[in-house]
Amino acid sequence: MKGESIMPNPAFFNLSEDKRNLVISVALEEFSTANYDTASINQICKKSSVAKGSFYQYFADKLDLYVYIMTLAIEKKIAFFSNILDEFETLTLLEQIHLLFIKGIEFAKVYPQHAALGEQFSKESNATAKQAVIKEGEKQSETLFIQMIDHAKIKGEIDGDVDTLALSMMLQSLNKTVNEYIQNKFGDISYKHFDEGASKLVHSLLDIIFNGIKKR
Amino acid sequence: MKGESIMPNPAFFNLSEDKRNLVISVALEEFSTANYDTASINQICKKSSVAKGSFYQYFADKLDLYVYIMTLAIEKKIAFFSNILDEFETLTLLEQIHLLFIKGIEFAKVYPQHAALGEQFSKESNATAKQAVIKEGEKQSETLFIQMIDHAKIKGEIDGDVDTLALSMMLQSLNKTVNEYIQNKFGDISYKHFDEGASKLVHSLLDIIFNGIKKR
DNA sequence: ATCGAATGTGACCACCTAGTCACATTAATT
DNA sequence: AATTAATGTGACTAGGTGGTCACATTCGAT
Repeated sequence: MKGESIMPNPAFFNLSEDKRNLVISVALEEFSTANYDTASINQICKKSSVAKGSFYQYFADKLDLYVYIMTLAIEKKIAFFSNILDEFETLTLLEQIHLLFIKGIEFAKVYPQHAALGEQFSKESNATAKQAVIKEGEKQSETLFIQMIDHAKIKGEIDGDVDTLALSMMLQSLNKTVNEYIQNKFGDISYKHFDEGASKLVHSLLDIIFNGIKKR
Repeated sequence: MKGESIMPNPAFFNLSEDKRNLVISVALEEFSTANYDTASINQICKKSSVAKGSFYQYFADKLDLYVYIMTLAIEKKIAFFSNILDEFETLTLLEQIHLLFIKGIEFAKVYPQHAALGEQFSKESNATAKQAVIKEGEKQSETLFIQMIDHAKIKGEIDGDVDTLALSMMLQSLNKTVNEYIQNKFGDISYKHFDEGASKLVHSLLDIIFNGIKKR
């Protein structure tokens, strides 16, 4: 937890901002379209007009770059979500979850590249790369859901007999699925019906979770 | 849909059954531990004591082998599930889904390698490989869920206002998540509490879906 | 203007990959 | 036994990978 983890070598930060951003942007594109092993340092160097030797003066190795890019993306996502946590206290669980889901979809709309990177990461099969990123501080959104559920139980919003872990798992699973779905459905097509389609889907899902499907 | 897709070259089927099974087993292991691009034909040849030249007399290329292995795995899974569809008529939707989920978990227990291959495939980022397998006839379990839901609506088991697509999506998502969870949780550890743990989880999830979480 | 440190560079290394092919070996047929 | 067909084999090609390093260039301070 010390401040020793600025990850890239200082030389990287001595670069002009433009150059730095170019490298980051190119690396982001590479890692969001290919998995860790398939992503190519050579390609990143070519596309950002950086000599191989220079690159290795900025980053210790491939993993160093990957962790750095992932960290930036995670920071961006956290920043994007940070403001909604303030108003959380005033909302019901239903509203909280709805907000989280919609905000996630919006994030993918505003930063499609970052969203794609996240999806790629969740499918990453290189254990070393995955491990390194998680160690560097991936926020466990699981604990957030659990807190929300416990809170809602105390407030009497939901049935106290509900299996908290199962519900938390369910919400995580759905969140991921919804994002994948939206990305695949509206990723290339126009954004015309983006919002309404997404909102309707989330509404339907939450309706099922809160009211159940049994005929009453 | 003609019978022209026996995929490997006839020479492969002229091999002794032992040799054939060895190749299949080694390839299964390779593709279930590495993604398509990372998986190595060289390794498969070495581990199954087949010369490179021989291998390419059996299979046209890497994709040919991959599609063949995936097809075998899919067939195995279909066979594993085939008997339960008979008794489906007599069951309620809750029982049907429960059975499907538990059967899926059992499949992973009996054929862990095949289950791992399936998980690997769902994470596959090589579009060509994914496409080729899907074209070769991946069963859309989505349609099965939709049929089940529609049927349950007609029988009056569940609320007719429920969003069928959303519910189907939800079931697919949960099915996948449960399998991943079980595999990661009990994959290496003892099978002591496997069944009860799995059953309890599925029960909790279905309880949420059918009854909702709202306090009543 | 001179020196020294920091940085840019691309040829190069060792190692991997998928796929090929001329040749050796074996099996089957005449 | 001789001929032909089928099959086994591994060196080889062309191309990729991550990473290194001796050298060229630039920059900053004396």
